[in-house]
Amino acid sequence: MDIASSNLSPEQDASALVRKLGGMALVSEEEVSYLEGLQANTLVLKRGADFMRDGGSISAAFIIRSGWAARYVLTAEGRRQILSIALPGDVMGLHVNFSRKATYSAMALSELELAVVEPMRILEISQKHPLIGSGLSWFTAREFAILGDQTMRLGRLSAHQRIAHFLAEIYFRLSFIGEVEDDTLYVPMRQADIADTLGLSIVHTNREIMRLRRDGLIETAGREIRIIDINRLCEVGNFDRSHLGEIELSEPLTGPISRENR
Amino acid sequence: MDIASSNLSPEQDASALVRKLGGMALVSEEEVSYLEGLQANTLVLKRGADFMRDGGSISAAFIIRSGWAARYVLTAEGRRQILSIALPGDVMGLHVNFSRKATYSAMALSELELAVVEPMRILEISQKHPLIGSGLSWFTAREFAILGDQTMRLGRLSAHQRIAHFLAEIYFRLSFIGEVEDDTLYVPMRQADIADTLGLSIVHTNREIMRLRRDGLIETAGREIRIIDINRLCEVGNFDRSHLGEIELSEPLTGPISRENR
DNA sequence: CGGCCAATTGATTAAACTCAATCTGCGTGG
DNA sequence: CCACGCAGATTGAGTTTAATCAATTGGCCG
Repeated sequence: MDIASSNLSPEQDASALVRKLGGMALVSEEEVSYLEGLQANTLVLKRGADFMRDGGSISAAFIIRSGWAARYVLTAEGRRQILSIALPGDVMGLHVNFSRKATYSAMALSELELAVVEPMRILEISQKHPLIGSGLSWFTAREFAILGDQTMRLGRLSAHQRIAHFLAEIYFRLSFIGEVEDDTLYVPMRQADIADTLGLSIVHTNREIMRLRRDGLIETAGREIRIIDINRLCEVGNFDRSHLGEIELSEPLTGPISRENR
Repeated sequence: MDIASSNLSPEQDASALVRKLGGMALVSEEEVSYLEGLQANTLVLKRGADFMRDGGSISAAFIIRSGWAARYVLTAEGRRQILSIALPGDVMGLHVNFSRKATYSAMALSELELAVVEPMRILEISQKHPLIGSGLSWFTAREFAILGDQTMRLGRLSAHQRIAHFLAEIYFRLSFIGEVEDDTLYVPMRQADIADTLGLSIVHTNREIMRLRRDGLIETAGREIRIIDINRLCEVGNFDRSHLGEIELSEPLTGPISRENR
């Protein structure tokens, strides 16, 4: 696999993980360098490559450095359901120490740069850097909220609403890690991937995306999607911003996450 | 609320939580008494009562002592989607320390006995009893797997398959805590609750349940459901037993969960 | 017995799927 | 530089699944 040219995400000084954690609580320089060190061992995958297999043993946790990934399962009939999308800064397999077998597969939705983290190091984190450990727990809670939203989407929203809701989610998650510019998102997913995320057929997904375009909610150009009216998109899709915890993020959490000095 | 006569679960010596953890790893007597002490502060709710509100602040974690509960969300149109079902021994709100606001509501699906646990005590657990702390982490991983299954069910299974899959899940989860006798389950959910769990209308849910009966897969009598052919049910519903971790449970997990002596 | 909740049934409509082409942009080999 | 091939997007037509609306039935309790 060629490691060169992974210009999928705006390469800034800090890794996506640091940007994400930094948005949630104050992180010291020492913690930053610890986090960067954690991501030393990297792996680059091509779009379509699997890196976790449902039923297989889990050997490591993965931090997304750049690109998009998907957790998914296959039905006996061979239909794919994408459970959730992992974006830069997300961590997959935090439960590596507590569960022998993976309960889902994972694949790259774009060229993907992963940091591979030894299970033992995950256990260390809470010992050495409680704040970061709390951050990871917060990630877990957030993942749970995202998966809950996904469930609501599939169970009780129409195709039209599902797509609006999904795009709103992606919009806010990308915003949070600084990957939205001028309301425009780079979305590497194909319509087939979106269909498998939203439990729809490709044809119907296509028709409903076109409707969002006709209705002036979004605009597409190649792999880019411009969100013309995020408020209307949230309204159409019934999107609840508070589930992603946007509001709380400016102020650090109290309790175990708070920090006395600095 | 009357506390008497909560004969929803077979009252044994050990609480459901202890039975569940005991099925996963060896638990010492000291740990058992700690776990029982944790559940000292109880609360009894009537069917239909809410005890967590989407968007509200989370004040405590809850351990289900007996009865069934549901996590759910409401859409703007007022439609309900049940995200997952909590059975005796399950813990809700473990993320209480890491997330300010609840991202779902919770309600009693039957008469429900809850233990109310202070957030601070949740933090203590891993300190005082690492094995139990690991158990809770395992619970989290399992919840995640269950919610993943729910997502697959809603996204890629037909109504018929969804119901079969759901019943299979309930069957194994109840078996695990010793609440299945003679392949018969006490299911307090109404068809309306099942519909809201599986993203279906009540009418269609009813028709497909009747089909499972006609096909000889299940039998119902009042609130009891007898699973006539669990293998066929799993087959029809595409149910993957390994996601609940049944297989690993007889042997204690290695790593942080393992125990040297006793 | 009346009333209510829940389950069941019938008839019709609507949403989404499937099958089958066609179109389009893009990269590649000649 | 262009024809070809391919992946992905789009369109059309017909079918299926599940939703909706509207009763009706059955059991249980006061």
